[in-house]
Amino acid sequence: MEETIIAQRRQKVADLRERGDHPHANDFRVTHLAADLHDTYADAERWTSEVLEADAIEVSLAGRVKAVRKFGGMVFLGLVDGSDVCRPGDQTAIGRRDIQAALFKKVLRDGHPDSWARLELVDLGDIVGVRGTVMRTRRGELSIQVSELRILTKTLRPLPDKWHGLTDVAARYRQRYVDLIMNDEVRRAFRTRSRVVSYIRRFFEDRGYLEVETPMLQPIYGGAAAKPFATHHNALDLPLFMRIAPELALKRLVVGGFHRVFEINRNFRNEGVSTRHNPEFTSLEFYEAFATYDDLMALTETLLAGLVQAVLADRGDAADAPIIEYQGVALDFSPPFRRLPVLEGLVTYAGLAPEQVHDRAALEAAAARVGAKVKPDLPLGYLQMAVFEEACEPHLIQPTFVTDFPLDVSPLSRKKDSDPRLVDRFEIYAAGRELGNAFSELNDPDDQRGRFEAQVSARAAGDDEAHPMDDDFIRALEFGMPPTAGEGIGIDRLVMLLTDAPSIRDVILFPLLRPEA
RNA sequence: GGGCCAUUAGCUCAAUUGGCAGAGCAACGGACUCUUAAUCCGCAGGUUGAAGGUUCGAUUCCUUCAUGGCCCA
Repeated sequence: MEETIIAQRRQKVADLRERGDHPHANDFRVTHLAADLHDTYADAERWTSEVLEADAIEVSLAGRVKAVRKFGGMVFLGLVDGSDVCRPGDQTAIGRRDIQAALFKKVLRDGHPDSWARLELVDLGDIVGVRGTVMRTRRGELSIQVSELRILTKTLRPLPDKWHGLTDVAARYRQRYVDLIMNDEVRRAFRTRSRVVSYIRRFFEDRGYLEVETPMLQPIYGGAAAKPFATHHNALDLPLFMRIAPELALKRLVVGGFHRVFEINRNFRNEGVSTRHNPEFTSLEFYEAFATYDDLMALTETLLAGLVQAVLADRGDAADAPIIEYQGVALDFSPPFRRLPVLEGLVTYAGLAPEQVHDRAALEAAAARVGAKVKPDLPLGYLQMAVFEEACEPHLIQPTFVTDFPLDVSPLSRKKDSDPRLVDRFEIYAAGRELGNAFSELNDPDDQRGRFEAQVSARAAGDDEAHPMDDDFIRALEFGMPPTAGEGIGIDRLVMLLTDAPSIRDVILFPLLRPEA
């Protein structure tokens, strides 16, 4: 049947050619977007059908045919263009992308008979251009009274059900183009993603940060606890890894005197796929010399609160407070966010006494109690974090800075001056999920070498997410990195929160899938 | 990796403890000059995800596989 439909449409392509119409014409010029007309002529009191008829405002518009309603002597075409997500000029305004074209046989027969004839060859999904005047129908709908109709792109495949759209999840991801044609809320989510990145870029540029790009292909990977993708450079016969984080490259730039840098780019981690993980994902990382992780908490509060309000404003829900609903829960990003030291979390949520938080036996008992799976002989910090993740994370619904992590799990962070078992580090949580990770950077090269060595030992003991040694990074620190604080924020997870998306695949245009059979 | 669920027309979904595979939308033919999920009449469209098995008979039961979803690891 699909073949039948395609064959029928190929016949229409041939018919178009026969009548001298190019089925993929590119000489139609657009003067207006649908959103322009809605913005300009929305006021039905002022722009009555009489006024519009008298003014006879000429416009040319192009879009995809989403609806055809025929009445013998007249036809309505429901068109959509792209003006809901992108428009020249003011990018802060979301517009309506739908506009109706009205074709009257009586008008076209005298003025442009070809256009009336072409209606026979128009299918749902085709991309057409219409020239005409702005009008308002008897029902009050802003429309274009068409004086010329062109088929600009004749399509071969039928669109999904006009009412139910495309709901099959696999099909939506595999054929995202169809998803985007059919589902306006999907279009809006990806527009929001674009606005979020734009906001972040402006936020850091305004604070004197320099945007940089550092290598995706690295001989030595590092900067996070994760498994990399391995690849190979043929000409140099060089094994390479896709980066798991830009951290070590960005800190080399701080050594070089780029004291405020940020990068928004892709990371790659060779891990499973889930509603919260895609093997390639986008992160923001930024580094500021002469700052501490305390400063970054304040910066993060400002960034996220402003971002939430910008997103609310962009979708037309301007609000006084930066409160956004995620999966039915209102998240309040009004500063200051809650601070929760890791060890305090163990006391509050894992039932440990304050004097037990460094006690292996007590931690192991707590791990068993809360259902955290731990291997024997783990360094104490791993044990603490395993208990923390199981017992505390589900409670971190409102934005929370989890602070002062164990040193064992923080090979790149500065030791706390007050307690060398801990580091000056925080993670920002919301909706029970980690959104970002930050610390005062370790800039003592000897300490850093020792931490790498501990990581290498952990790797030898079977931790395949432990860091490899990076001698050049040590050398860079030996040239002196100023006291610095740095942070990474997962853009995809942030956009999930801001678009109320339950799955990371809803905020990645083309998520990784198995190839089609 | 494990458990559960799903896969039927282009799309969205039905199909009685195993008994003729259906509807709406889209398509196709027709009527219709203000509809907006237009309406009305007519017509057509299927290797029921794949392979195998049980059975007189399988969309339905069993096995394996594929793809996806949810939960767990």
